[in-house]
Amino acid sequence: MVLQRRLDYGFNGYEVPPTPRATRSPRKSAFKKNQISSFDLLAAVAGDLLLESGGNSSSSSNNAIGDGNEEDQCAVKTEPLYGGVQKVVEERNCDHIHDNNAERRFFVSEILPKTHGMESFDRSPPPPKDFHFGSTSGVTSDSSEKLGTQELGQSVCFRSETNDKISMHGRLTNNCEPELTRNVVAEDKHHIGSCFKKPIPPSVCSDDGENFSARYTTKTFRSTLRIGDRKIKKVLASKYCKVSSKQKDTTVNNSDLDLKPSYYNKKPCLKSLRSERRYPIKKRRYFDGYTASQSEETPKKGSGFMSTIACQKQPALQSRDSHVKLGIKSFKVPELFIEIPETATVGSLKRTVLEAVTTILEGGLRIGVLVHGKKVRDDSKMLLQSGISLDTLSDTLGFCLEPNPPQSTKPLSPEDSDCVRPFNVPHSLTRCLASQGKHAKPSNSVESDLDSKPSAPNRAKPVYSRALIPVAPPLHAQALNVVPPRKPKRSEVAQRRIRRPFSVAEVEVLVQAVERLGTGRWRDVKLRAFDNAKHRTYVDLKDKWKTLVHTARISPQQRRGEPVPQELLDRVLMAHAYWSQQQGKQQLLEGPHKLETSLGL
DNA sequence: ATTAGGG
DNA sequence: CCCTAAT
Repeated sequence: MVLQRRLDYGFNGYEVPPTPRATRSPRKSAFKKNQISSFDLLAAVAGDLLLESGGNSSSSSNNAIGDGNEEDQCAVKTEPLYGGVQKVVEERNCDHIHDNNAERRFFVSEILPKTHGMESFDRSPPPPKDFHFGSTSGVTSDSSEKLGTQELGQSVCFRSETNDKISMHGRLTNNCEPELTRNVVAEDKHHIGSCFKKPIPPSVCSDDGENFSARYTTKTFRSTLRIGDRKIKKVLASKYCKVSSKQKDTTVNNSDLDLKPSYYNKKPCLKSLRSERRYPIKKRRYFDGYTASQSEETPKKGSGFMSTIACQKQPALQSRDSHVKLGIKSFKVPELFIEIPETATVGSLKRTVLEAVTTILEGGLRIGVLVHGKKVRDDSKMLLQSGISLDTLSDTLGFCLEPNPPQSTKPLSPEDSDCVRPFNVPHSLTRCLASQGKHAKPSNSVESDLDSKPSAPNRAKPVYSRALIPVAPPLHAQALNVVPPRKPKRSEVAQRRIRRPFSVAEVEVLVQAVERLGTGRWRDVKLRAFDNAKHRTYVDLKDKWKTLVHTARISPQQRRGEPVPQELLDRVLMAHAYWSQQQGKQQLLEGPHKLETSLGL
């Protein structure tokens, strides 16, 4: 039987090229650099992990999540906000912005905190003037359409797909001041845009819902927000703490900008935030264990935005088949660096911000999943395997928005706006600082983000990239600053994969592939024999081969795990010997037939 | 991105 | 499997 299989190889003779490495794809050292950096959208996420049967006020539609299906299906359901108390906050338009971008609105599903969660919110006085962030700041479903058009010009609206509510509603400032007194940018370094800060009309706050909203908003900005008994720790604000000193210098009178003092109250909070933030930075983490050295001092700017999610679990119901229900509070774009000349108008600033945001959204978004602050990249991994389960503790799970690799980075055309662009110079691309990596080291120079990004077709792992934000060029060349990208640390992003022992069948396939391809072409082996096995990388295959060789050399008694047929091990040794020899011979033009011969094939 | 090896 | 230096 076994022999039979051997003879059944689907190939006649080996196909090894004279030079095994010849087929290797050319290496590009600059490869990495050419990757388009992604603009990481930070989104505040908060929610609950609930057992489906937990009896929480969840509707049936939530069942989609973790529905026992292998596919990472994630259905987010939106629910009516707090008994429909949400209101539309109308703002007066000072500057009409073009509606081109209406179609590119950013929709984010929002998950609402359970009612009980609301009650636990701190009732501290709402800071009336702050960027609205939070579910309640949203708009009712009815008004959503309207928002899309007219209001869009001024606000960045993140709505749930169902339009039930707005997950995030960032308002561009209403500031109608004719001129931009000082560098608004500097002023708002903390924020995506200074424009986002705006006092909320008292009237709108009268409603309970609004009040709550305000509070909630505040809380959100602060590091912690309470839902039930749990705190949600926000990691997103890290950037706020990292205001570039450079900008600080340029900052002038705040009063000019009509910024409210309250705005600065944030600061202290941010600090606390930082301390609370916990990022695993150690090399290894296991999904079920969290060995993190908390380096508070490095509020790592995670890729994209991250926020931990408070999760509630119902102990009694924990089981393997438990579904994970999670609520995503909202998404936000926390870090957006924009450079704009002081002479620019407020209107242009608004547009610039809008463009920046829409540009990012144009490419589409992906959702990154983070567990313990580490990005889970393996889509095939089950939630349970990723540590996303009922056992998951709060602030373990997070999501981040990631822009898709811009297929076509197209700066918005000037026609996009009716506003007069201060400069007719083509937009320069300013890198949107992605919050990847912990430290911003302004040592790097700008990289050409526009370089086409080579995309490996078979690459299972997506490439994260930063988005580009077209902005009006500064008057002075010197003024052009690009925030250097922080190199993401893999350790922060990756989790140890679950162990998946090779089956005999896999070994068989591997051996077969190596027999004909050799031991130095793992990529080819992968493509040829394991192309559909997402969890097997060429490194895995190489490692497996290594262990196979070892296994074949040791006595059967010392072997562990699923026993590999001796026949296979023999072939392993054979092929290994052969290819080792080939390698030793360097570039001998020996064809595969030699191995074939030696193997008696 | 891949390879090659050590851990 | 992970981590990394070298390609």
